[in-house]
Amino acid sequence: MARARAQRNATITDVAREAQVSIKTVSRVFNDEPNVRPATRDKVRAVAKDLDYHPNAAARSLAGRRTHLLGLAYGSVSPNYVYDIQKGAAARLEADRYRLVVMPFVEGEEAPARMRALARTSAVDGLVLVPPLGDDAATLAAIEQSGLPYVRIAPTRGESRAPDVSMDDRAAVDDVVAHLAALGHRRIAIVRGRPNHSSTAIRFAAFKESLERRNLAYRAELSVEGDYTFASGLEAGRQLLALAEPPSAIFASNDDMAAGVLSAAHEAGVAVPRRLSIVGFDDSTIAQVVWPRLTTIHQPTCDMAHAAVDALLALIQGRPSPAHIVLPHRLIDRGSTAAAADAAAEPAL
Amino acid sequence: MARARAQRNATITDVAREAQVSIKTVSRVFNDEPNVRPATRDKVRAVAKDLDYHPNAAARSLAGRRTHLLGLAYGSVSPNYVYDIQKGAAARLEADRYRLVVMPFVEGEEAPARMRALARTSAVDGLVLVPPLGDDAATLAAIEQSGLPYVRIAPTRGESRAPDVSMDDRAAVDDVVAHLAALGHRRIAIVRGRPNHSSTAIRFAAFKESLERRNLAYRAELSVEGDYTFASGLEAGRQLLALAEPPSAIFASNDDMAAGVLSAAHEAGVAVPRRLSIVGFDDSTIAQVVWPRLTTIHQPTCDMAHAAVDALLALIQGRPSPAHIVLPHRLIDRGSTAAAADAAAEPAL
DNA sequence: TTGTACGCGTTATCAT
DNA sequence: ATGATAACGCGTACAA
Repeated sequence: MARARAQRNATITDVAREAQVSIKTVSRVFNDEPNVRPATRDKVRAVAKDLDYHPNAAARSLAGRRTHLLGLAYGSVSPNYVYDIQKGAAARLEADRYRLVVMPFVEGEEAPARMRALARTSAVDGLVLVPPLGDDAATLAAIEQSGLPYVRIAPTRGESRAPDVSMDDRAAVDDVVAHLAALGHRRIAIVRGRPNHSSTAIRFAAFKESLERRNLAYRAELSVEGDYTFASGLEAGRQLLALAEPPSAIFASNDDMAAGVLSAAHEAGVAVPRRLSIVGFDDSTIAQVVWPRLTTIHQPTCDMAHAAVDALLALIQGRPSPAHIVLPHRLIDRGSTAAAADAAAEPAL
Repeated sequence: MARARAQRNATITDVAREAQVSIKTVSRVFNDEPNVRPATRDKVRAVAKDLDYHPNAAARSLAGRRTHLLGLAYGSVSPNYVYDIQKGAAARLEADRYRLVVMPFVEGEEAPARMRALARTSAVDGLVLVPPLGDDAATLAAIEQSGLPYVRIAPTRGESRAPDVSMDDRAAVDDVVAHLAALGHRRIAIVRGRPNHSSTAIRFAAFKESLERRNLAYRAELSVEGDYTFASGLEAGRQLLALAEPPSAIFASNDDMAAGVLSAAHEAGVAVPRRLSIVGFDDSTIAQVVWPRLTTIHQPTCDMAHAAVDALLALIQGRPSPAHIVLPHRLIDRGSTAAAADAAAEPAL
């Protein structure tokens, strides 16, 4: 049989005519609404398939006032993090009913204005804010005011009516310190993250508290600022290892920096973990491709994104959902930590 | 002054009424069409700003028959690659006129059917195909038939009417072999990529030819299959280093695998680059975070994505653009390669 | 359970 | 240079 040249895509009207029902009935069928007799439903589906009918996305958006698009907004974060977030988010987007629009923001760009425009043009139905974007007051205010539904991943600042998904950073950092302390480390350094990421302050404060709790002194010279990049970790590592009295363990606030510290150790000929223990944070893929592999905190990034989209869809569709979701973390002990070399030499307590 | 509660977003009609022109004129202004007097244009813009008018995306799509959305379709590729691609693509999307929809395909999923649906629902204006999706015949056929504009990044198979952006893999591989040969290496191994990626065959064939060209023997036992993952590189490295006569240099078909080989060397206590040289491919971020850093081929991934979007927009907007774009690569000599240890010991030629 | 008629907010056609 | 009016294809009151 000759394939009819499709001059024009079949519309809902065509299906209605062919199936001898009204367009409303076709609409009901395609939106899984009740009150359609099974026979009618089947008939409509059959005709639709025959005509290769697919509802037009734009028309749906216009009439239905929703785009079936979700925006994923993020600023400067590592490739692995973005990848995991997208993977988790995509997993929750049931096949083709919703789609993900990526919106990378370069630092310093006018995020609030773009957010407003986004809402005013009805370009997306909702927004997932990845840190540190979810902590920016101006951006947040713009979105709040626009009325666009949104959820935040791992926010640390700013109260909002929106749901958020996170993990317990404080507890995780305490796990790190506990782990190192148990190995006999007493000179523990920290490489902090980028100053404007609020997670930086959280993790740093938790670090100090955890030390205190174990009667370990916090020393300012063992605290170095980084910016969550590998390069900054490398620099911080060099700095710490050049100290007259270098630390026996270094906690980097994320894996990229931990890998940088590791490279600094390699450079300096410091054996890891024999002479230096290193702990990261995130369990991003980099943690498993360096040598030795990094002991780190597993952050459930994929699951967090999944949960975030879940909450966002609930918000959009008017279903109830928890305001705060906290997902479990865990410390993964790989090869980059070991007992302190000087543990035996030093007098206990 | 009291902020008027925006009951309803301002529409083109509101602007037209307020500016005392027709809606068509407003439309002209917002679409940068000619034939509008400067004075009229200014007036319209002023009113629009006053009313905080933003054209509705859905209405535009419906009436204009284009969504201003570009799909980025990809299968199983590394996080760094995806990240670079998105970054490059986003850079070409002039602020907010076009947006990027990410479409990850899990292996074995019915890509052709989803592509057809995509086209029939007019969900996107065009598609960027990231390898190896652009090499799949069925997927390609589905898109071709649908008439959806698309471009392919680094395709290796299948003729199509669509433009493509790539680099010269063969030449790049030859650069690698030349580099190693110049360092005195004669036992050079290769870790191949995933079998169903056609780049794998290309790079492998080029490798063999390059050896021959230099009168270096190709040895089957020095060719190991991987799948472009770190884990497969690790395994391949173990295998090669366990050989009675291990290679003095290993070329891995991408950086992830090269990093895996490097870890295998660390495990085995083989000094890199003193006893073993390693070369990667791609220059993804992993190349700079392992120790030593990887000598590798810089693949201009960002630029390729940029060029791809450029070509796609040209296609969509009916502008001319080259059918094939080849971007330059270069070998980056970092720390993972050095003169062969046995170069002096072995008789020349 | 099904249908009618209108509205969504734009772009496109064709006239003036 | 500008305008009137018809699509665009679907969702949704409301009626039957």
